[in-house]
Amino acid sequence: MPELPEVEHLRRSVDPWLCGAEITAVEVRRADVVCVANLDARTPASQHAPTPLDLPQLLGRGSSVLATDRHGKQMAMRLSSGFILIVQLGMTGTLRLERTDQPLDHTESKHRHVVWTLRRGSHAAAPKTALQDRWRLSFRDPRRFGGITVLDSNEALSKRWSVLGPDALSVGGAVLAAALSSTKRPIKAALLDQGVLAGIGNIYADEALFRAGIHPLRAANALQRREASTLARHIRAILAKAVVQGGSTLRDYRDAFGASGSARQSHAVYGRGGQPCLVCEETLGQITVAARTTVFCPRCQP
DNA sequence: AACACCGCCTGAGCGC
DNA sequence: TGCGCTCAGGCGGTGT
Repeated sequence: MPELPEVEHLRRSVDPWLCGAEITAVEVRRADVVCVANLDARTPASQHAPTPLDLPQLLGRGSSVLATDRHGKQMAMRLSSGFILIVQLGMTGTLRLERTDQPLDHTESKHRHVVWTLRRGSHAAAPKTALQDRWRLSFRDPRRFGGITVLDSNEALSKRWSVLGPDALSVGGAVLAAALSSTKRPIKAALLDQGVLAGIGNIYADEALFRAGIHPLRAANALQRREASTLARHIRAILAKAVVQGGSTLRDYRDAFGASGSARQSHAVYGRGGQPCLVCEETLGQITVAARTTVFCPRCQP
């Protein structure tokens, strides 16, 4: 269950290998994980699609990667063609970097839906070791809740990200308070809404509320300014720590090189319903909020 | 307009 | 050992 930390950790690990690299080939094994936005509207009806879209070209074949970016759980790859690829990991998505001479494990390959072949460009930032001059980037997603979206411009990206709330990794108290003031839903539901705050999923919502001592059913717009600041501080701290640890929230999370997270994240409440609170030993309660399992301490989160 | 809820999809974990 | 069941949940679409 990748949340912001997994996405950011992944972005940081692939960025040096992607920036400046040329995409020599793109293999689309499952076209239905690719969404092409905005392009159809620009195509005159007379030219409309007896010819299927050239997905490999749209996904970067023949161009190079200029930069990577992220907002919330969405990662972007800016291409020299002007197209921008949005990578969403969904529940089970990952990116994997490998040498091209490394055989693809059959089981692993089963859910590789898009495979990019990359070559070191003249301005490549990647270290001159390990992967040599050619490498392969795979988007793997067994459950297919994630996907790749092709955007045709910076404007399209700005528009897409403008509907998201502020990025949770750097959200300040005042900004969070403002975002929460717009809804009377339970605070837990608001935190999960990417339009309110971008990047928080079920795990970190519960963990942040626990540390801030806020009950998950409190109305979002009823939080005191001070509580919003405390919550924002805990959100930033939890996420920043998890980014460094390699987004170890997922039991079998692997970074882009297949290495497991360095230190298993210890969760104070997530997945611990019915067990004693680590602070006060009260039995942790478990309820459903916004159709998500929610664990909290009745005593620490009044 | 704001919000609730459905359903997509597969692997892990469990009981029998 | 192995089968079948349940659960997990991000997010877009639809209903209230």
